[in-house]
Amino acid sequence: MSSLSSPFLKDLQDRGLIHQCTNIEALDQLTTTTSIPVYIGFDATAPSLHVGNLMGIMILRIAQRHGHKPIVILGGGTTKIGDPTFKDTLRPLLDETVIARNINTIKGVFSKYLHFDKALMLNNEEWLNNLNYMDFLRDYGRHFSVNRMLTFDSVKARLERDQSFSFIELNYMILQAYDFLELHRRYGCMLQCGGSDQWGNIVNGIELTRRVAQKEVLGLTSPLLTTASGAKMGKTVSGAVWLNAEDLSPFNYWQFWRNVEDADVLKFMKIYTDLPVAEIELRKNEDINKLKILLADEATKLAHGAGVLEGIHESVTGISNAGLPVTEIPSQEFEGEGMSVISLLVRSGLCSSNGDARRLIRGGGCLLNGEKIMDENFCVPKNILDKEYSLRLSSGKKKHVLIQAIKD
RNA sequence: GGAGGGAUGGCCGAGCGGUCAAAGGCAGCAGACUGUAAAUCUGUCCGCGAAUGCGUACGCAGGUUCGAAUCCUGCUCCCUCCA
Repeated sequence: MSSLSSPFLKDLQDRGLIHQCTNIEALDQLTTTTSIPVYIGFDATAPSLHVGNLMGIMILRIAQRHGHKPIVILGGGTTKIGDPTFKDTLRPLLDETVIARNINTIKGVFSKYLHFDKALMLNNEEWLNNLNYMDFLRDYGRHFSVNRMLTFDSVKARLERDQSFSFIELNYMILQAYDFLELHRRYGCMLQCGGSDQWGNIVNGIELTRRVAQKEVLGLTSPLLTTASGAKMGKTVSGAVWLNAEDLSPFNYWQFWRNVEDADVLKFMKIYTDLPVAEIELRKNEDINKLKILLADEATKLAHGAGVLEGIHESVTGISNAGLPVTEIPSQEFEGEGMSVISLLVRSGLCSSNGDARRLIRGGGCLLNGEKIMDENFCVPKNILDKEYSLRLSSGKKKHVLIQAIKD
C-alpha cells in the first residue's frame, strides 16, 4: 500500500484500521475526489452494542468526519437467520419482536456517535422481507457459485466442524451480498467495511453487484482486534462492555478503559478516540497512567457525553461519590440492627451471592467509605450514613458503588 | 447397517462403588508487589449457614445397593473404524 491521497483512507491507515481492501487504488481515488456512502452492518442480537462493535462505529464516524456518508444497517432481516461466520454452532433464531426492540434501543446508542442528519440507519428487513423466493433464486441465486462459496475460510471452518451446517446459514452470506447490491441501487453505496472475518461476505456482495449491476463497488476490512494478552475485545467474563448507560454505568465504562493493558493504550487511543493521530504520537511518552486516563476520558466522552467526566474524576480521586453507580436502599432497612454489609454487597451487584460477599470480606477486599471491613457480619448502623444519606462501598480498589438510602 | 469409544463444575481434564462438592490446569475474584498495567506470589472459586451441617450437582429417565460421578437398563447427542 503505497502513498494514499485520500484523507479518509490516510486517517484510517494511521489509526491502524486497514487490514485488506479489494482495490485500494480505486478506493483511494474515489474517496479523494468524491464523497461516498459507506456501509457497515450490525447485528441486532442484543439490546445494545458493546465495545466489540465499537471499531465499526468509529470507522463510520471517521468516514463522516471526512465528508462521507455513513450507512448503518441493522440487520433485522439477517439477524433472523444468524451469521454463521466462524461460529461453531447454529445460533438460536431470535424472535421478531425481540429483534425489533433491540433495533430500537441500538438506534439510541448510535446517535451518540453519528450525526443522522447526514447519515442513514436502515433495517434490511425493508427489502429482505418482501423478496419472493422464486424471483430471488432466478435473479440472484444463479450468480452464486456453491463451489466458490465453499472455498471461503469462514465456510470451510464451519464445514470442518462435526455439526451440520444448515441451508439457512449458507443463505446468510447471500442475503448480506444482496444487501450491498440493494444499498448500491438505492443509495449509491460504494463501500462496505467490516472486520476481517467479514471479508468473504463483503466480496460476495461486490461480485453480486458487478454481475447484476455491472458496477464495481469496494470492500475494506479492519484487523480483528484482541488485547495485548490475546483476549477478544469487548468481552469480559462478567459480560460485554456495553456502550449504553443502562447496561453499564459510565463509571464502569470509564474504568474499563482506565484499566487497559499498557501495551494497548496507544493502539486503542488511535482507534477508539477522536484524538488526532499526530497528537497521540506527540504525547506517547507521557506518563502511562496519564495516558490511560486520557484514553478513558475520551472514550467515555463519546459514549456518555463529557458531562459525566467530572463526577467520575471526583469519584476516582475520592473527592466525592458523584460519578458512582448508585444502588438505592430504603432507609428503614438501616434501622435497628443496621444493614448487613453482605446484603449490601449482593444488592449492589458487587458480589454474586452471600458466599461470594463473605469471601470478599475474608480476603480483605471489602471497603466501606474507604475503611476495610473485616467482620463478615458487620452491619451498617444508620449513623454511618453521611449527611447525603449515602456511603461508598467497594470491592477492591477499582470497583465502587454508592449506596443511597432513600426515604419513603 | 455393523464394531468400538465418549458425555464430569465457565472452559480443559482426572476420578471408575464409600474417605467426592469431585485431583490438576486455565479463566474469574480478592490480597501482596507495582502504577487502578503486565509478570510473579498468596488466598479463594455451586447455593444456604458463624459453624458441626444441609440442599443441589458429574448428558436424560429409571434401577441395583446401607451407599453411585462410579454398576445395570432404556433414551438423547457426539467421536472413531468397518460396510
